[in-house]
Amino acid sequence: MSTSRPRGRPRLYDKETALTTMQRIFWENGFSATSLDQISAETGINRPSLYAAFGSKKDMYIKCLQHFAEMMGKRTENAILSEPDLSKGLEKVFMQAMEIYRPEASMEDGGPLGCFVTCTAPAEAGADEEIREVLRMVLDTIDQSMRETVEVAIKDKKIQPRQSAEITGHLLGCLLNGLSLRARSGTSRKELQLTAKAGISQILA
Amino acid sequence: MSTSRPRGRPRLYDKETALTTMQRIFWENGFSATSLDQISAETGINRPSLYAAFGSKKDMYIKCLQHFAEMMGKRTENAILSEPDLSKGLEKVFMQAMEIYRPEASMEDGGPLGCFVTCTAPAEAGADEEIREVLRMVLDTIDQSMRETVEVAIKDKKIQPRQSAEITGHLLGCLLNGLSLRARSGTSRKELQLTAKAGISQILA
DNA sequence: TCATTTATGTACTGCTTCGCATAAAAATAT
DNA sequence: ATATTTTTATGCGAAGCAGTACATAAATGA
Repeated sequence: MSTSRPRGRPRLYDKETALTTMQRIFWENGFSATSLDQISAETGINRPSLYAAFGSKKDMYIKCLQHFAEMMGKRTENAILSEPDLSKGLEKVFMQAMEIYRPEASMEDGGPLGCFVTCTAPAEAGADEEIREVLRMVLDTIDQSMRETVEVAIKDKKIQPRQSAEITGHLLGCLLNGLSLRARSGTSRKELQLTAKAGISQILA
Repeated sequence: MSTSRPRGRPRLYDKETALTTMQRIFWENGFSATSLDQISAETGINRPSLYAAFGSKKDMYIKCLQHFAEMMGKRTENAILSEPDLSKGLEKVFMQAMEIYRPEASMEDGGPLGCFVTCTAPAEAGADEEIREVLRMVLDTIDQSMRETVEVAIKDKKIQPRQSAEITGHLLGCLLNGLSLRARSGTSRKELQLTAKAGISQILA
């Protein structure tokens, strides 16, 4: 049976919880400035156990990147599906993103600022081909989902953007990346939301 | 006299050259993944001399960030001043930036990818308030210069954007940031240029 | 010539880092 | 009960790190 417990000693920790915790640490400090001792301390898992479960430090980081990207992808899909109007749907996607990028109106606490992937991976991507590849894939996925959404709306005669669906997807992706960066630098959520709405309306028309 | 040589033993190296070299190293590897031994080796300057001239590792990094930002600022100003037409001027600004962000058509060599500031500082900005402050300032300067350029064009009746000059500045800034990120991930210069041109025309109309 | 000033070179310190080797513990299978 | 399997715990080890002390070198001022 798939529900029968596995053979050896059971884990003391939950893998998903551990992943979320180490994601938060990488998110705040970046890859290189994060130590495994820190992760070990905050998850309560010894380093050998971390290695056994997640591999090397870089393996852990990449798993966290993918974990984050999947979460954002699901949220985006849900937001789009819940709103028949493209413009409203996109606004919802961006508003949700801003809630994550800029957790609290007042800074300090509430989680790290900005997008985990676009704020921490680029620093490593210059020298590490594998991380650059992950970054490329994540950016591509964002643009593609934007593009597909736009394509559907065009086909349904909901909008008539002046640029192609592909370009429009890139522009929306760039806007999201720019907002992430500004969130990281401390721009307030309110201002990010304002820029997001204006940007969406400007890009779609 | 200001041209008279200073009192003690003269430096064996050129400060500006050294700064450019360490900027390239930080640009490629990010702050935390760069070691002073690496900087010492590639500049040919011993660590004690580095400390004497530039301060701590973080001091060096911040000096490099400002060095880069000043260079980009001057290039932008020149490009704007050399083109009376706003749209052409902005295109020139972006094309120049893409030459730096994506040095060669074929990857490998020709310098690190993406914008030095927006690709390396965000990783540290999560935990380091001082670096976050520098990042915020650089982003603000970009947006402000875009905004001022747009304001002049509006006053001269050259354009009539649907958004305010302030918002338009933010949108152009976000576009530039997004392009920097994509350059870092390996997107070709040609594709970046295409997106840049489409984005400018979309944002200004 | 000799003191003063600045830069260089060597070497060191104290600390942190990642990854692993080894043994103990906790579960199941037979 | 005993063997097997998996996780946990301790702790090592070799390397790398940032920053500095100290002696030496190269210039100027008087």
